[in-house]
Amino acid sequence: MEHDEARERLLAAAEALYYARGIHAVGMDEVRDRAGVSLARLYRLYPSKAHLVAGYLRARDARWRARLAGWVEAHAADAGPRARLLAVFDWLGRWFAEPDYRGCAFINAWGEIGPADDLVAAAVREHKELFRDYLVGLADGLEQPVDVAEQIQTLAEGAMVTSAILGGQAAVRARSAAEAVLR
Amino acid sequence: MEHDEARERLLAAAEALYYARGIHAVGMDEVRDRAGVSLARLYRLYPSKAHLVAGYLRARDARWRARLAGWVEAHAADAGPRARLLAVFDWLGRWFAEPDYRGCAFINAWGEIGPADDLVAAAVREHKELFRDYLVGLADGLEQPVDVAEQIQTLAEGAMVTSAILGGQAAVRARSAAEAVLR
DNA sequence: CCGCATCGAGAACGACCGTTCTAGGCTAGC
DNA sequence: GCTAGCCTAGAACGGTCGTTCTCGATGCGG
Repeated sequence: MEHDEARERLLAAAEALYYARGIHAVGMDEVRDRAGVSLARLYRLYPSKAHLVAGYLRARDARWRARLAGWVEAHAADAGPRARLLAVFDWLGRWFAEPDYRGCAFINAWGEIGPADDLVAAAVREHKELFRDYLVGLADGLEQPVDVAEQIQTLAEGAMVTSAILGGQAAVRARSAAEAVLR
Repeated sequence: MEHDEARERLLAAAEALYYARGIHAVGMDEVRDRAGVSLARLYRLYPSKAHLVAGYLRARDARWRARLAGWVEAHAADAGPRARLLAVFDWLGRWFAEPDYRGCAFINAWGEIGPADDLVAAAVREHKELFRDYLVGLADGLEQPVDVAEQIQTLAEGAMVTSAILGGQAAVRARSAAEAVLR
């Protein structure tokens, strides 16, 4: 087995288990079993659980933002900034409706570990900053793109939380609020 | 020591420790030490850690909503629904600026435990529902109080998350967005 | 003053977790 | 074919956590 293949298998296993059940509820043995990788190799690739968790978060960040950007590209590529930003909430609605939706992995990780571990905290902060930067890019052309993007982000984060805890049509409500912000 | 006094001391200790450091990072022994209560009595009052956590969340919910309502009462009592709802964000800004602000205890608890424990999940959901109901009450007089209140809640939840992870003036941005929603 | 029930302090227990170690097997070069 | 080096599976270790147990102290009725 190649080193990169083992790394991919570990990240896939970590993502499936950590996102579904939480980080502290999943032990290293379980990740190793699912990935089919020896414990020694796991610790050679990720010298501690914090490293593995940070790797999981970074991998998920990349895939999450790629999925979001792909959707917006496909549905509002040549639209104006307002339509592009509203498309974000359409994608959120589809995400929330997935059967294995468990909220935002980064908000959850923050709640579990928070600033107690620097590696994990940095990965969470980076993800939220990159999300913000992406929204700022979508807002390009508006009068105050940064302010608008940060308000849109606040709505998106709130929708993720509300949808996870209370369910319901959180994305639709957030989209309505976003329309007001963008008017 | 009275039973009720022991209960109060336990809840105060649990709140201080759990909110500051997270739930799974604080053991029962530490709660017992800070509360000055015997372990036997702790388990007589709360037959498991989940019960204690749920008790902590319910106590915090009551105090949190009372503080919020007190502020709104004091600063926008006889104002209209728009001013009352905006006052919520002024209070959030003051809360976020407290030195020991660690985000929303309920969002954090959801991220840590989530639906894995029914007692905790129910306490979290109930808090968010009560917050929603309070906002619906503040929105009384608007055309669509429920829709507006839920959009305001989305902004508030997003502000709590963003403020905890990224810092900055999340409450101010959320307030600006709320002004747009309420226009 | 004695017997009894209650209670508190902390030891003890079993489970689990992150991490390291060990023993055995496979591979490759000579 | 043999040996040296790497890999794996899984045992082992130290620590921690939630929970229970032990045991001695204390208060009280007779």
